[in-house]
Parts: sequence; structure tokens; C-alpha cells
Amino acid sequence: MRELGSSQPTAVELEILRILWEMEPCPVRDIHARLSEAKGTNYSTTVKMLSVMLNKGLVTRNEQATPHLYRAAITRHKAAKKFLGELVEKVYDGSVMSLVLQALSSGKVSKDEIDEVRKLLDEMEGKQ
Amino acid sequence: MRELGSSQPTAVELEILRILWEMEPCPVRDIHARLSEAKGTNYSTTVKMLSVMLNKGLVTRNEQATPHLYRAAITRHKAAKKFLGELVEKVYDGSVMSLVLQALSSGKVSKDEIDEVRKLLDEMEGKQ
DNA sequence: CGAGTATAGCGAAAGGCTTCGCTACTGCAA
DNA sequence: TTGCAGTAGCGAAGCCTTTCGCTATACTCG
Repeated sequence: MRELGSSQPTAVELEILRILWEMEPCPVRDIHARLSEAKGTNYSTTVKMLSVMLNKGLVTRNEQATPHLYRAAITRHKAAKKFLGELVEKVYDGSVMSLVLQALSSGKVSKDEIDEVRKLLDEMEGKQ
Repeated sequence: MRELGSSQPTAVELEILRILWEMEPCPVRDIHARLSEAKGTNYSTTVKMLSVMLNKGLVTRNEQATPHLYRAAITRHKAAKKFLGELVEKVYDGSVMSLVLQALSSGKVSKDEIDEVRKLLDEMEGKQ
């Protein structure tokens, strides 16, 4: 088994993680139900992907239970942080701010949310 | 040739795009110089990658010039927007704000930058 | 002109991700 | 006990990305 977190989850892996974050712990059948709904893939495929992910340390499972129950090995928060870091690094050349500005200017943000950001900014400034 | 933007740039493709964004238009040799510095790959590899990217519509080139001069077919801004949109969609379930809050709370942001965000927030509020 | 160097391109190999077919095991019901 | 349905696993195929060797073409300088 590779070291945990040594690699970013791939596309399908991420889909599975998202399902787990929402309904873990859960058996293959449930994961497959959601996955096949979106992609129409075979049950074997889901089982295999989970075995691959288990191998990579992206998920864990309880083998005592029948059927086995799967869980994500990284929290949504941690995964998000990794993705974000990579995005900032690779596309925004390490500037968190460039990304924030672009994200904000994409619109779709409510007044309450704007206030929330202000509050965060105030806190940050206080600590500097 | 596939339709422009039909697929996200892959890892190496993104590296090449970043080089182009910085120094376009430029010949293969220059791109290769930068790429091999980071990865130690062969000149042929760079040529091939560019031909693949040309095929995908990720880059354009001026064949009149000798050697041919390459340019990125998408701006850094557009690529960033696409990546960001995907990240928000896939990891933050569509909430731009979750992403912004997480990005900001990762630290590494100067006072000037904080002020810059405030200004943007004010503008946004004015328009609502 | 002719040799040597720079440029361009192609096809195939290597490796990773995703998919599935086939097999095996388990547990329950007739 | 036998058969069926649900569960688990493996190996290989197919596809895409990345890599390079080999070949061909163009250009430069002596």
C-alpha cells in the first residue's frame, strides 16, 4: 500500500470520495447505486475502484461487517485543502490572493456571504 | 482537431501552458529549455507534447516563422477560471464562498492584499 | 556545393486509470 | 443439500498520457 496522500485522487476516485463524504460508512452497493446513476458503469468496476483506492490509502473499510463498510480515509476538508493548494501553486503561481479575487469576481455571492468574508478579513488583520 | 476547451489540460500540458503564458510567442527550443530543466525530458518529448496540444487546440503556432513560434490558445485567466470552476463544483459542491473562506484561512496573505479584497467586496455590494 | 547542426514529425513503447468478464465465496431459503 | 442471490477479487483489455528513437527536412557556414 502506498503512503497515504502520496497522490491526488483521480476523477473517478474523487467521485467516490464525494459519495463517501456524504453517506459513509456504507457498503459497495450503495456507492455503486450513486455511481452508476451518474456514469452507468458496472458493479465490478465500483468494487475494483474501491480496491484500488484501498490500496492507495484513500479509503478504509470494516471487514468485520457483511457487507464490508467503506469510509473515506481523508476528510473533505483535507482533500479540499490539497486541491486548493495545488491549484494555487500550478495556476496562480502561489498567489492565494489572485485565486480569491478571481473566485469572488465570478459573482454568485450573497450579501451575507460578503459579510462573512469581511469578518474573516478583520480577524486576520487582528492577528498580524 | 478537437473543439477548443473540450478537455482540461493534463499535468504536462499545464506546465507547458504556464511557460507559454510567461514567454510567448516562443520556439520549441525555449519551451524545452524550461521544461527539461524541471523534468529532464528529451527534446522529442517537448515537440510531441506541443503537437498533441496543437491537435487539441490548446496552443497555436506560426508556421511562417522558422523555427515555428508557439502561443497558448487560452489565456491564463480563462484557464484559471475553468480550473476554479471545476474545483468549486467537484470539491466544494458549487459553493464559491466555501472555497474563498478556506483559501483565506490558509494564511499567507498580506495587509495590502486584505485591503484589496475589501475593496472588491465593497464594489460587489454596491452592484447588488 | 556539402557536412554538420537545428528543427519537425511519426510510430510505438511504457505506464496509469478505468472498465469489465469470469470466478469464488457466503448465507439463506426451499 | 442444493440452488440462488449478494458479495468480493483478479487479471486483462482499452484508452489516454507521456516518453523517446528514428527519420526526414531545412538551414548555416566553410
